Amino acid sequence: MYRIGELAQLCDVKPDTLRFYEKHGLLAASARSDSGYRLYTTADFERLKFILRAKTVGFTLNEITELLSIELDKSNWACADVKGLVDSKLAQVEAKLAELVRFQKSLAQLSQACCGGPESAEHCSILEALESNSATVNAVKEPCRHSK
Amino acid sequence: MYRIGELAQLCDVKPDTLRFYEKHGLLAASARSDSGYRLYTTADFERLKFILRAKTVGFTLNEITELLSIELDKSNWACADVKGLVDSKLAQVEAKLAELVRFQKSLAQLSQACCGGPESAEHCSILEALESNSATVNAVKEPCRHSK
DNA sequence: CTTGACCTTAGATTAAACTCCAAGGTTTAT
DNA sequence: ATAAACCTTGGAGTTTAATCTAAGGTCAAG
Repeated sequence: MYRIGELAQLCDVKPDTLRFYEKHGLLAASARSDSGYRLYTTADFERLKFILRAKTVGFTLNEITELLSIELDKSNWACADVKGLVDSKLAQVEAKLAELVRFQKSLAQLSQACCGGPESAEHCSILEALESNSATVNAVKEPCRHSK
Repeated sequence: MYRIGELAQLCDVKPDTLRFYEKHGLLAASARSDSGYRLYTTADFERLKFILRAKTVGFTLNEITELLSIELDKSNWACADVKGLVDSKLAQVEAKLAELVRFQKSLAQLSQACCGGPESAEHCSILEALESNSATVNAVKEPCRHSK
């Protein structure tokens, strides 16, 4: 049996995080000591590791709650259900990825167009792109024009 | 002069959003009518478009506040300052992108390993990967073994 | 027998960007 | 003159995943 601080240290999380997981139904200590301290079993430890692994692949705590309820009652769920969760997460991740790629391209273009020098920003092509219509944000025409 | 609902409609945002921007110092109406209605000028409209464009390239409202303060006082800032903001945003976006690519790879591998069929999840390779050590989450070995 | 490290609870706070609500005043059209 | 559509304010709620605080109880060592 581990006390909260022990389990936390084993898994590199804080005791607060474990209390938070308990409050949100992800992981409750299997027992309490006479004085009310949480006592965690090896099974609790495994459950925590499941949670942390699911986090490393991008699931939110709510999604992990669903995964855990399947995990505890596997025979009443189909592979299709589990794969469905993974695939819908994958779709979410890919949507976010597409957005970030758009950001990345726009920012890279803005960055390239700007001289980045100590000259006044009065003719900064980044600011000019943000001032003009949004097509221009994605296709900066001219570098900063600093009169010599 | 536009009333809040007019400007909102022009820029495809909600009046609430404009009030929110005002409260957070991004955009205040230049005037008020006798009865207290917000009245926005063409300059306000341009400022709003600046904000919305900056959002499309990934800046947060706090970052946009910085950009706006430079925009209003260009001559006291250098291109280097502006490019610095863009480059640091770009670095953030790329870091997040790298994380999402890791998620995407792990999820795609999990998805591939699972048969996705109507069989019981008792031998689901996704759940098995989450139960075992994290190295395995990133390299699922076996497809779901459903005994025939 | 007291110090320090640990544990308990409930509740507040953080970041981000809105969105919604209530209770009321204004404008416009019929 | 009244209904519909619009506006005002302040404040609460949403989402995510903790993190922090206060006020206090417990345990092991010296």
